Amino acid sequence: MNRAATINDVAREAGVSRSAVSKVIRDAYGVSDEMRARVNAAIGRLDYRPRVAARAMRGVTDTLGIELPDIGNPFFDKVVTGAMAALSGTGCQLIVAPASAGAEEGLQALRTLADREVDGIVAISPLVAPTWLEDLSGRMPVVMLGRHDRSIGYDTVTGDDAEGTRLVMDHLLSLGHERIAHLTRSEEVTAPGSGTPHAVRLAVYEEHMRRRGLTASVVRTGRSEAEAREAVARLLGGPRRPTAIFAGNDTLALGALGAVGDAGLSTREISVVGYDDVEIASHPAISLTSVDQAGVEMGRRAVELLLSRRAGRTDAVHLAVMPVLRRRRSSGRRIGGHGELVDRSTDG
Amino acid sequence: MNRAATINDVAREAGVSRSAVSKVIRDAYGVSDEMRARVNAAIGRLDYRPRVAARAMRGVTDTLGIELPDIGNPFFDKVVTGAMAALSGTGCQLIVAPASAGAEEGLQALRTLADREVDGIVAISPLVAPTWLEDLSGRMPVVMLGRHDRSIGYDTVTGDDAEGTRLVMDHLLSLGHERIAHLTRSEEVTAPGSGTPHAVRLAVYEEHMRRRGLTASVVRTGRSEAEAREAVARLLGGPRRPTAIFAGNDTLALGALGAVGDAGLSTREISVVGYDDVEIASHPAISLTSVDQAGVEMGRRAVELLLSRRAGRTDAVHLAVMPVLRRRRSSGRRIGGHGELVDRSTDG
DNA sequence: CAATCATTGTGGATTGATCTACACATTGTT
DNA sequence: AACAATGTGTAGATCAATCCACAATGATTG
Repeated sequence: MNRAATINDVAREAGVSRSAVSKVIRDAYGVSDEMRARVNAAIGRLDYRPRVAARAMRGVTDTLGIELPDIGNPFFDKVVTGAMAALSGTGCQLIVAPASAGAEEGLQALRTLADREVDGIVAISPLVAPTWLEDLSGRMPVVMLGRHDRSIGYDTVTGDDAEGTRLVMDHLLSLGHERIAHLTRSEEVTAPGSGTPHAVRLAVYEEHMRRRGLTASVVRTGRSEAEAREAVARLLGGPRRPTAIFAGNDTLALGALGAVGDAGLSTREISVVGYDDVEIASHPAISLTSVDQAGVEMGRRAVELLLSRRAGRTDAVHLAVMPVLRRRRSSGRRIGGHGELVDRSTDG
Repeated sequence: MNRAATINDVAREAGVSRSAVSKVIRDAYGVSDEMRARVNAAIGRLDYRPRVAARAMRGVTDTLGIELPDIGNPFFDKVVTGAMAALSGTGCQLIVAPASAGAEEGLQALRTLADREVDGIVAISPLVAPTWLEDLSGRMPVVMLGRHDRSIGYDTVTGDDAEGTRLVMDHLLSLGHERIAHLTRSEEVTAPGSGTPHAVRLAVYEEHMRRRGLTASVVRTGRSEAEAREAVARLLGGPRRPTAIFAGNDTLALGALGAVGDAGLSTREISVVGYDDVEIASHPAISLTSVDQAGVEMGRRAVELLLSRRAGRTDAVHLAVMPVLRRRRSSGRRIGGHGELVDRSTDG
């Protein structure tokens, strides 16, 4: 493999010193207009690009990294889109590290970014230990996105999951639903006190059900639509079929929609509400009611926090973005009902 | 910001030389078991990780990069998934560079990867000049994914788009359709001879129509579902409404499905066929007939080609993956029809 | 006119890991 | 016993950029 031009080649071509070239490309103080022109001309002739690795040796990479727990979940596209928008214009580049499926989850991806000494990391995986992130944030700015920790070492950007869940529950309850099932991820991802979005949504769901004297019904599944579909199929085949399903995110909700269809039912009989408002949710063939937690905005804010850290900020900032409920055809007034009133009296 | 432990710290901690530590972490020849144990213990105590930047200075990063033209298109998730699968187990890490929207398209993202001296690049953006890629491939292995160039400098992995398009056209023609519109991207993306997937699909579509004596109808749009939806809405509102739409990819097909619904029609009246077989295509509420071009397989193959280049291969390899048509409910036998026979006689 | 200062360019040290060359010890062969 | 072969560890150069200290120059000022 050939080697690319180096700063030395440029210096020779322009007939000046390395240091002079370095000043020009960094736009540093102490360069005459004539020098700048000469060096830039040489850079153009040689098609020179500074090597990030060599810069990293001196402590800067002009790179931010985003770690994604699940490349297949379109919510994360929104976050990346927002992050890129916030970076356009700054000389900073963005790299994405997708987590490979497995026990390590996002840890491996975060290490990929840390090993490359990026100037800042947006972490999304819910399962990475706060202490680990705290350690990491001692070496480079970190923003945890989604999870409700309150570290002094790193910043967070979250949706207001309690408010989002309240929007969903108010919506379903006001439509007359009482048998509302909650479709969520494994116990690991919803561990009480972990502060993951799914943990908060589950806790607030249970609280709302309890306050109304209703029986909570929690269905666990993996992260994929297919797994959600199977889980909901079992739910619909069992006793005490719900009239509404609140899914922890839109991928799970799509699985629920599939299972409802498979069972020969429609969302007229069983309302389905999701979370994230991914793009496909608004498609007329899907028309999924969902909580829009402004993923693009979250990505943008996360990057802004990293940039402000780089500019010198040291105190931790914790932002919450307000969610909005997008009402669509997948949720409607309860029809039918099989002895709910009787059940209610025995429940409460 | 604190600095992480270096190889010098490990050497001091273990009471040996830098070189010895280097040998251990590279698993190089000339290390005794006792030395290995001592060094590994020190590495564990200090939580040491080698800095990729310092390694890059010597020519290796143990990193592959994928450039993605559109993070919102779920087809590319498949490619990334396949790439990650091929890399698991090897010590190599993967980073993703998403292209920011704009004129430069993927160029900027490819530069992001090149600047970081990755050990190999999977390029997907259709608009990057072959000569530019050729130059790049002189410095590091490159695989172009999707586009049908035949460079001697870099490898390619493509779907057989001619075969895929033939599958679609045979399918639609055998269902009795004659007014088949093709929904595709801008002229830039389908430039004849450019070898982009969209260019091949368009050319083969036109050839099939011509051979049958049918009038080709090409509708141009942007890359987003929303733009496709508007374009198809205009098509459906105009004269000579088609009975079938062949979309250049599933994102466009989803837009077409939306427009069909908006117009008060269903896929019983207007068949829609897509390309890529993204995950949502198989959802019962969508049930989109689509060409599965095995994106996971393509990603896996691309990475394997990069690894074999790194292992010393120098001759270019060009792979084609066979597509399969997934027939679903969005395509069916032509019903109705408004004077096709008359039109056909005047056309051919 | 000497002293001070700002401007512009240069040399050399520095960063962390790798790699070559070599030193030294041990083992095996004749 | 002499010598080769092998195994194990170390010193120092190297990679490409940055950054500090300083030199050379010209402008300004008491």
